[in-house]
Amino acid sequence: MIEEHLLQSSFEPLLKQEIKDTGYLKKVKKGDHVIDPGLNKGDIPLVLSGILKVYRKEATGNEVLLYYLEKGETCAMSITCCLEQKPSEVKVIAETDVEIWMIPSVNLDRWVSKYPSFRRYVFQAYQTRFDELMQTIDSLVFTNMEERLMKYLLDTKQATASFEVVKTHREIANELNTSRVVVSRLLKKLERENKILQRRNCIEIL
DNA sequence: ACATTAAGTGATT
DNA sequence: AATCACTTAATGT
Repeated sequence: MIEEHLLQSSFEPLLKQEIKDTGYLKKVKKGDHVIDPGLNKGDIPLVLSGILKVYRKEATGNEVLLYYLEKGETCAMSITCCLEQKPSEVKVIAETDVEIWMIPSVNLDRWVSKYPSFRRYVFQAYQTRFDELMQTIDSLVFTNMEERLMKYLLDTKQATASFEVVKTHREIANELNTSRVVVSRLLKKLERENKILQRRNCIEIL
């Protein structure tokens, strides 16, 4: 199961062997927490199947959805946390049932210096997230809810490989850390612009 | 039929 | 964009 994923990767044979030998499979049910803010037990997740949601959690309890993690991806946040031995500032929850290959963080330092392919993998994970975060910041600075909503819908579509987003306005509002009323209004607007189609508990992206 | 939950809307800050 | 107050629509029991 981990084998087939490693086959598709560009990792060196030796690294593939190490990942196989030192990692372990973790199955997580939909809705379960994978990583919580605060103490970090220190293993790096590599997503084999399913979708994970990564949240930024603020001290006062507010939280915002940062991005989704899909098959083949890893959490850039938890990698730094492990390298720096810092507690994580993010919360990771399973959006669907998920299978993860957990890689003990003890190996990270060595792998990054020993294997060019691993180094590239880590940097690329960062690059991707960094670009994402830049976009998010743009929207935040200009308090552009509509942009964030649209991006959220498209991200969800991408992650679930479906044109149907099966969520209530309330749930969406929580993920974007805004109020339900605002989400309702904006969705109504998007519907009038024929960008989406609404049914109860479900939004179809056109 | 009634209660509950989701979604729509005007007015106000 | 957020909050309040209220309405309407859809669903569950």
